[in-house]
Parts: sequence; C-alpha cells; structure tokens
Amino acid sequence: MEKKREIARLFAQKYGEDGKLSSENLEWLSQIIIPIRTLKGDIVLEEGSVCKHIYYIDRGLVRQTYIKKGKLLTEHIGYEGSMIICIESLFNQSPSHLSIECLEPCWIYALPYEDIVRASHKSFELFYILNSILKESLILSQRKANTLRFSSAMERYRQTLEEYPEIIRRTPLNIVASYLQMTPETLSRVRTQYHEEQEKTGN
Amino acid sequence: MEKKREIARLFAQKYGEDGKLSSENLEWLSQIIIPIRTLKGDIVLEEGSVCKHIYYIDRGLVRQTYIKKGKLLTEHIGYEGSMIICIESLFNQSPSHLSIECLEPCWIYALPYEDIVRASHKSFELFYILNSILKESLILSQRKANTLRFSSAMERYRQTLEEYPEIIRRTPLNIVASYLQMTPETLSRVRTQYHEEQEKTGN
DNA sequence: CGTTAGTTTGAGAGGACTCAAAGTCTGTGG
DNA sequence: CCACAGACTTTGAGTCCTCTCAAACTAACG
Repeated sequence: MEKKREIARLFAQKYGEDGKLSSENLEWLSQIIIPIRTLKGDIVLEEGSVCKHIYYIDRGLVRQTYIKKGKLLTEHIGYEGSMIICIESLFNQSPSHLSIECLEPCWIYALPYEDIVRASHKSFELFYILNSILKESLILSQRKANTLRFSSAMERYRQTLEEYPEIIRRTPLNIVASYLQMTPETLSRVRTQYHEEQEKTGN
Repeated sequence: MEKKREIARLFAQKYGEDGKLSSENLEWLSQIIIPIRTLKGDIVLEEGSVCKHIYYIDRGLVRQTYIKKGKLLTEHIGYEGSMIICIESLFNQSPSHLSIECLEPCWIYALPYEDIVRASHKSFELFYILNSILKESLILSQRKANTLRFSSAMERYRQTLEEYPEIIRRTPLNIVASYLQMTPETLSRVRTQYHEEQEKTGN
C-alpha cells in the first residue's frame, strides 16, 4: 500500500498541474492502482485482448510486440519511468494487435483507464493528468518516428544509442534489431563497425 | 463570421463530449478562430518559429516538411478535415523544426493553443475537446508509423493508396515519394509496377 | 556439461539509391 | 494560339546497402 501511494505521488508530480494533486485524488489514485510483479518472459497484455490499463514501469524492461508475416516484431521498448500504452486498443476499446512482454523481472503499476476517464469528468485535476500523459506519448511517438526516418541502419543505431543507451545496453541484440527494423545480422555488423569508428575518432 | 461559427460547430461535433458544446463556448470558440486563406506554395508556418496554433484544414492540401542533410523532406500530408499540429513546438513552445506548406490553395482555420489551454482550465468541455484532438493525433501518428514500417517501397505505396487515396491522387509524385521515404525514381517505378499488377489481377 | 538460444561471420541475391538523360506537362509571354 | 522555359516524371545503368541462407561460434541455463 505504501508503494501504491508512492506511485500516486510520483504521477502527481510528473503529470499533475504544477506537479500537484489534492490529497483526496492522491488517495483515490493510490487505491485504484494495480501493482503487478512479473518475471522475465511474462506477458502482461496478450495480442487480441482489449487493453484496459495505462501501464507504468517502476522497475524492469518491457517491450510491445506485434506480428507481421508470422514474425514477432518489436514496436516499442520501455523501462523504469516509462508509460506503456496500447493506444488504439485503449482509446477504442478494440482488441489490441500489440502484446506487452517483460524482458526483465518487472514492477508494473496499472491504471484502470475507464476509472480515470470517469473520475476525470468530475475532477479537472485528474483530467489534466490524463492529458499530460497523452502529450508525453505524442512527443515520444514523434521522436520514435524521427529515429526510424534515419535511412541507414547505422544511423538508426547511433541515434538510439545516443538517445536511449539503456535500451541498447539491456536488451538482447536480436530484439534491439527488430526494434530498429533490421535483421540481427545487420545490427551485429553495424554495431562492431560503429564501435570501431568510435575507437579511431576517440584516439 | 458565419463560416467561423460553422467551423466551431464542426469542432464541437467532432471533438466535443457527445458531439456537443454549450452555446457560450461555441460562441467563444467561433470568436477566437483565425481564418487563413492561402495560395498554392504559401508557407503557413516557417521552420524555426514557434507554433502557436492548432490548424484545421477546411479546404485544400498541405504538407509538413523538415530539412535533413540539406534536403526538404515531407513529414506529413493533410487535407480537408485534418488537423495539422507541430507537436513538439506547440507543447513546448519551442522553435519548430517543421514547416507547413500549402500544396493547393487552402482555407485553414487556426486555433490559438494558449487561449484554449487557458480557457480549458475553466471549462471542462473545452478541455475535453483538446483531449480528443490529442487522442486523434496519437492514433494517426501510430497509423503512420505502421505504414512506414512496411519494409518494401511497394508495400508502403499500396498501404497509403488504400488508406489515403486522396493524398496519392492530389500530391505531386516527388512529394509523395519523400512522404513515403523513397526517391521519386523509385516511386515512379513502383507505381507502374503496382498498376500493371492491378491490371492482371483485375482481369 | 550438454542443450539451446543468442551472436558473429561469410557469400550471394535483390531492392533501392545515385547519376544521367530523355520525355512530358504546364503555364507564361510573344 | 503557339513556343518555350522550367518543373515534374520516366527510363536506364551501375553501385551499395541490407536481406537471406548457412555455418561457426559463444553464452546462458538446467
């Protein structure tokens, strides 16, 4: 319970207006938060089911996956401090074509979307939070799109390494590869090439 | 003035809660809307300036552009009924790295973002509208990302032709090409190839 | 310590790019 | 109404990047 309250405070600080939230709402939030503990490999949301929560990663590493031509590909990777949202499924309450899979043991906190939407009709504060989360998601999705626009495999790798070194460091190569939209073989080559260049320019 | 009121009503219907908006807010909205008439080639927002509006395209065709390695590339294309938003610039009030350029003569209506944000603190209805617009943007950006994930040039073309035939029909080939992240030469080849295939399967 | 998943290396094929040139369309001025 | 300039589109040839397939290698885990 103490932990849920901590998370609620964190949300207030991060997404609330002026980083604040009234104590009633804080209390309410900490009551509806659902803590989830997972092991590596666990599936938090299965493709085909309707996403009903906004997920907050407090500890660990997760990815969103989708299937294209029989292959399991990576849409997004997030870790401590990230929100994980299956946008279309959540907004339209339609079956998700994304799954959420844990790449490490995780501490996740799930916010029931409908509850918050309902409550936000009565409380501007809560609506504000919802809004902030949307804004953040939009900016992130924009950034991601920018990265993928980098034409060469090398540039995509460099860009992600600079912006999210954690992802590269903690994620298995073959998963990073699908995240960066290239084959594991290509990433392997690109990566050694990159580090060779770093050697030279570093000296 | 009558036109501005019409646009306000349209927003209410499209983004309001249950498609509705109180007559005061409707009136207020129609007063702050800024109509813009443009010619083909006009620049609505210049790269480097701070974006202060949410744009609604009532008539015409526009694109958002950015510069990469000295080349003018296309980030997004929108037409009648679309909202055009320079997300990062608008939210952070930072200089935009995107420009907005008209590909046809346009009727555009600009909503001053700060005014709406301020007003939405007093009116849940308006906040709801803001929120709906964000949700729509998020879904669209998701869809766009999905399209660009199609690996081959052919698939990206097919996908866009199916989902947004208007864009393909009305936009010069070289601009569509940069939108789909390929060279004009490639798009030209892909396009004839696609239509040849359609011929065959059509018979 | 063996089994399996993950990573590296190599060779060859194919798609998309670049550069170049020819062809087409559009709008303006004579 | 025609002619021409400039922008846009097509076609071609050659190159490079990334993919696929295959095999060797390494690490992780029971």
